Amino acid sequence: METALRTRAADVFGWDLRDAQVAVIDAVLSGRDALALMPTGSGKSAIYQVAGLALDGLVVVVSPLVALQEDQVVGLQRHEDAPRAVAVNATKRVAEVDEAWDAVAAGDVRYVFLAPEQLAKDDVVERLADAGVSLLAVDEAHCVSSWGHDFRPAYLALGEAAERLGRPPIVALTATGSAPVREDVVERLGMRDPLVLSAGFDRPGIRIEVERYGDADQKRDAVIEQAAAATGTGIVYVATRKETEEYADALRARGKDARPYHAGMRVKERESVLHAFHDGDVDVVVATSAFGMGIDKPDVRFVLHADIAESVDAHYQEIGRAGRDGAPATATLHYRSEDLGLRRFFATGTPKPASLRAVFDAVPAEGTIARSALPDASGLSSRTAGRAVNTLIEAGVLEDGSEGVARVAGGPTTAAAAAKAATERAEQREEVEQSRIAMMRRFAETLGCRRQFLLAYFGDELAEPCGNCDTCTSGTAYDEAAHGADGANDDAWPPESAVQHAQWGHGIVMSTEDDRVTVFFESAGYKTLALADVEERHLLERV
DNA sequence: CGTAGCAAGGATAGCCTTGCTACGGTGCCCTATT
Repeated sequence: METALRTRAADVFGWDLRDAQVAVIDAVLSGRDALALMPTGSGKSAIYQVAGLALDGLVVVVSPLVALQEDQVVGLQRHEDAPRAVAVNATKRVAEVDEAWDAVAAGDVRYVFLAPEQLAKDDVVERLADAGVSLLAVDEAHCVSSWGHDFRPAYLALGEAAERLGRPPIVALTATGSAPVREDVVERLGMRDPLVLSAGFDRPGIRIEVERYGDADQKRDAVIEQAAAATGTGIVYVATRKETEEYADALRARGKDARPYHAGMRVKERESVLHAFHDGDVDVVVATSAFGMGIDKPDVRFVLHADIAESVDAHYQEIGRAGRDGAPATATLHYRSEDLGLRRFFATGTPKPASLRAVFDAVPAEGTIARSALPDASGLSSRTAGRAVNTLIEAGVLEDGSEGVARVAGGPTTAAAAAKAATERAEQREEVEQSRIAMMRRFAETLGCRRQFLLAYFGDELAEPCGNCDTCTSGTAYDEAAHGADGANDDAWPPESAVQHAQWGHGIVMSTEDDRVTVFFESAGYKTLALADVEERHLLERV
């Protein structure tokens, strides 16, 4: 990077950039796409902010939450010499949005923050394209993978939106980066030969624990006991909204200032919890997964899971909110195998063939139908119709254009064929989701070092057991490590290497332990194969 | 997939089991009412 830009970054924002940030900035300034995997608080936003100093056109930043957009704008405008930033979303008054667009058209704005849904609107894309976009930044890019497929399909349309914006370089930023998530993000955004930079996932200061229970009441008591006895601020993650209230009540009865947090609460209430949490005015926040993005409190001392997370990615993200100041912190998963049931339920998203057929039939053979008209036209609830149409789109049967939903030219022409194609696609996706839950189960049940497991999941190797997790303390981690050292054949299937399997197709090696190898297949998710089988029957081929 | 909550049924005074049903997370956006 030019010294001039470094100097300006320091002058305008007061930053002294680190190598990883510089590498990503250099890549995008030279026109290359980039995927940056960096922990929260490590200055991911500095990347597009500093790049913006060197670029002429707009920096469009896709951000999943309106609240985050506002934070970013405020953060930027705090620097006197920073270029102007605006956020465009539905909470703004019409006059305010108009003024922002005028400023964009006049060239007075450098950064535009918006949710992916905004880029589904023609007028938004046109205004941006007319002004000239020189960089598209996708913040919290793991949302593309975790939310795009059903919850917020606009995430899947970002690649197309990039084309319509004149295909500026794309920089995707996230703190979650297992191989499958990375691949999904790169593919869905249509990134071309991106620079992939992964920086520092290990958090040695966090003690990692798993406590196992057969009985639900015992687990509940243990969670309350641990949270009540802990010092400092902490988070208790639960699976349902109801539990946030129940645990918070129980902890208040134990003298803790505990507050629930979930997406069903009023905005004001949520904000009040967030502020109290950041200011250190509460002891414990009991929350669903809604409590997460945008949280950056350095001195969180414990993160407890009263219910297991849906994936290792989510678990690591959640426990990573502890101990950001580097001081010791504790992350304990209170585990019952039955708790996986709810996660399995959430992961079952394949619509019924009848729903798929009804939605397909509601789409005219020529022309389009508005998304909003589909529930009525198909006779389905809006949620069912929404899931079905998303599945049909993902299967390539339908497409979602600016005028509405249409059939894909050359695609299936009968409802039966359309439903079949969509069902296959959805079942494949579901299998992948279920396998991610299975990996979470393996984490919870492993006798090996928890940290070695987690880092291996993210493609990093930790040579020795960490010494700061429950299995290291109990000693089983060392037994496993010693055992593995005998027969393990790391050399043949190194992590991250690409392989081919006759049935499951292309895959990436995640880890080799003891006598087995775990591979992630795009078509089937995580699979663990016996090394003996792999050798004898030539199950895998390096590609 | 697992569980809370309820009603019905059974054995026997206030209780237990069995079986069914409903429910469970994440957030944009835009429109119609308060």
